[in-house]
Amino acid sequence: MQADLKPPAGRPLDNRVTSALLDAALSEVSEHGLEKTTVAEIAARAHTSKQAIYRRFSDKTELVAAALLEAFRLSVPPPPQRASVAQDLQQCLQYYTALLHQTRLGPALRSLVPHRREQRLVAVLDEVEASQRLMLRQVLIATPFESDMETRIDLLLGLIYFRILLCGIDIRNDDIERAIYLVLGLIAPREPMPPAGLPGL
Amino acid sequence: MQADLKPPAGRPLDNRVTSALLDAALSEVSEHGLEKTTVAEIAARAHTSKQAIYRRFSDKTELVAAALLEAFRLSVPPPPQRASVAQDLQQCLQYYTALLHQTRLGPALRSLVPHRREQRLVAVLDEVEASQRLMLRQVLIATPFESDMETRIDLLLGLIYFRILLCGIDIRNDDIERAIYLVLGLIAPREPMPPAGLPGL
Amino acid sequence: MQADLKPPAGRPLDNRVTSALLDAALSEVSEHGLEKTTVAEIAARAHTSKQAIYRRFSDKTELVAAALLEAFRLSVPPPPQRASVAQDLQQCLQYYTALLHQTRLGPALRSLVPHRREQRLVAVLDEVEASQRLMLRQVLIATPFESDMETRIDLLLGLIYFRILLCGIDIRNDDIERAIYLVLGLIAPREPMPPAGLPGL
Amino acid sequence: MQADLKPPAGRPLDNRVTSALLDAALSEVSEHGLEKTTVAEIAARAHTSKQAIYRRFSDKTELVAAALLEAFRLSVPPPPQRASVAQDLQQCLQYYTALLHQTRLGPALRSLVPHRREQRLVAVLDEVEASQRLMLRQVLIATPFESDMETRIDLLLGLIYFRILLCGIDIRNDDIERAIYLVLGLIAPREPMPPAGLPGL
DNA sequence: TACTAAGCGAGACGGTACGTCGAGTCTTTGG
DNA sequence: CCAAAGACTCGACGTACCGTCTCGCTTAGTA
Repeated sequence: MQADLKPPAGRPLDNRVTSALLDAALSEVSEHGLEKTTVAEIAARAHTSKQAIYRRFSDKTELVAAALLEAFRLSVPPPPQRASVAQDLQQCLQYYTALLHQTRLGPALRSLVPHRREQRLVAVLDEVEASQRLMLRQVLIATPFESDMETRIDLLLGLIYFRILLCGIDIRNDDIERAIYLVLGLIAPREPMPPAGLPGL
Repeated sequence: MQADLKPPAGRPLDNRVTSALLDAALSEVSEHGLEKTTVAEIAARAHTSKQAIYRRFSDKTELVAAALLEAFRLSVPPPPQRASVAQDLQQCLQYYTALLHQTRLGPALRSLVPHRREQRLVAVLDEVEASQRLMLRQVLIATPFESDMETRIDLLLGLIYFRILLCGIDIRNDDIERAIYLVLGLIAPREPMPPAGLPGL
Repeated sequence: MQADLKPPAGRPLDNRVTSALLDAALSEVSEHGLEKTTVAEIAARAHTSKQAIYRRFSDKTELVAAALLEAFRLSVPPPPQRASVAQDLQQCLQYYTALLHQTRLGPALRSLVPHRREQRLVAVLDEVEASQRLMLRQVLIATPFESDMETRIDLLLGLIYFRILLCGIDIRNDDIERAIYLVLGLIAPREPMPPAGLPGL
Repeated sequence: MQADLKPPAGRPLDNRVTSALLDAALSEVSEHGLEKTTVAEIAARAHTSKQAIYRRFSDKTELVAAALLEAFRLSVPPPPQRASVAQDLQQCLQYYTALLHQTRLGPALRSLVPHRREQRLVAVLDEVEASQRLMLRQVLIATPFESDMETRIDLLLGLIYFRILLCGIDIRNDDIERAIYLVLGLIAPREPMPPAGLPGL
């Protein structure tokens, strides 16, 4: 009647090995890209063996997917302040920008964009995107900008992914700011910044 | 006194072979993805030999890059009508959408997005993007929307790349239309379509 | 205090694979010759892979050399009877003749004669020859024919190698017998022997 | 009504090119062995092109065969003095020894020994051997050593081929001398050489 | 405490694709 | 039509990586 009738006899998997593998996988993929990353190299970097990998993951793809998902889930975005839509968006997008730009997640994610035909990797990208979309919805919902909300989200997310993942170039904060003002249909705050700036909505 | 004193001795490369190779490479990559594409298979599909490939391209990556670039250059977008900015943008974006969606270029380009660390492939993506950006600039220049032009372009291109290349999902025409209206800061034409729609602006 | 403190970590080379490779190599070479023998074909015949070969031998040449040496070492000539020098020689030479003629060693050895500039193959031929020379010395030593022993051995070995390896033609037993009598300076048992043998010329 | 109705239209083959090819082939084969010799390299060495080769010879093997045969035919052995069988043999064998040892023929011939399964190369080796055998027969015929003549010839030729082609080692003159005495059934002239040297016996 | 099942690092296993090289043929330009 | 250069097809070479299997060992958790 129990779930775990099997205290699965024998030595259990060592969590330290698992963590080392996920970390090594993330580093390797973010440094060399998915294709040039070698299973043997990941194992070596984690000071373990290929067999330790295949005991945990069905193949290289699964390992990499797990490594990226793990890394993404560990990164918790700051909650919206609910003060100003523009400010909340700015904070949110800057957070994701930094995540893609300054951590190993950026190169790694970019590395597996073209493998959307691999079902296992789709799940990772989908989860990342869904999470970001959810966050943005929380910012926009119940505001005057709720109309065409999904299109606005597409535009903003698209900007980030496009510039960072595809073009691989930096996005400055004022790029984000300008894009937000455009997408929200506000008067863009040209330099000098109007002191009354960023009205509640 | 002449530049080409040397009609470079020996049998010249056969252009028919080169074309067949580029075409075969494009087909293979768009069907199976970059990784699962085999050099031998490309050669076979072009009814030639691996050696013919390596005489022209230093490796598989170079061949694929050339094939995609060739295909993109051969696709000439329709010139803007200069009637209405919104209409021109719509036409332009729909053209690129169709290019990515309905030709072999779409899957192929997506297939090499993650190889931006490969210098040879960067050139392809860069040229494609630069070409599109140029087209959009021609539409927006000398209009009221010239302010923040680059940001508007980023938003629109980002939308397309994001939805098609990364998410792999379709973009309907009204998605594009809505995005254009948002980015131009117009009043989106909600259903029913206002008769005065798409003012010249 | 022990020599082998290191049981060399990891899975050891499988001797069954090694044997299968040596056997397959010997067969292929003896059937098709060294040049027309394919590494892939050897691997296939041994029901294994090319990599298994290159894990053991640095290249095709090394594999073939090992295969021939192995085959030669496994063939043990019968010991001399020490009854009559002529009979012992006959038995010995007939043994080698049969070895070259009726086993896979013959075609195989012939196949690598011209590769004496390959250091690895020289070793094989040298060991074979040294072994035969040693055997013949054991027959001749401490007999009236010890004088000019090396020259006699050269003549007899030369005959076999010349006729079998180079000319590729058979040697009948009475050829051997006649040569032995000549080299030993005996009166060949001709039917009937001319009585007034060998005047000045 | 004529034999050669065809003054074979067009430009005739240039004999200087042919000679250069034969010479280059001989050099290359004697230096690198048959297998490591490249058709392109032969052509380059002869300052011509591969096509010039294939216009004259059906393939590499044929070219090499022709080169060796040419070289062998150009070397005319000195006629026997008919003074003493032993002396004549000595002169004859020394001549062949030198031919194999000090000219490009030696390495080249050795290089194609193992290709006896190639019909075209057999012809070369056969002609060489037949020529040598004929010479030796002329020495031995009509002498007391005519009995077992073929066996004696086999022994002497075998010695040379064995020592030079297979073992690749030198044969000193006294080796030859000793072998001749053994094969002729004479009393070998031990050092010190008896002043009356080489009596007809 | 001793047994036992399973994890551990290391590395060989069969397989597939890579990029290279040589053979023999074909196709240029230039006598 | 020859000569030189070099591209052509074909097939073998030796290498690299994948995912699996096997070695000798260590480490839980049960007996």
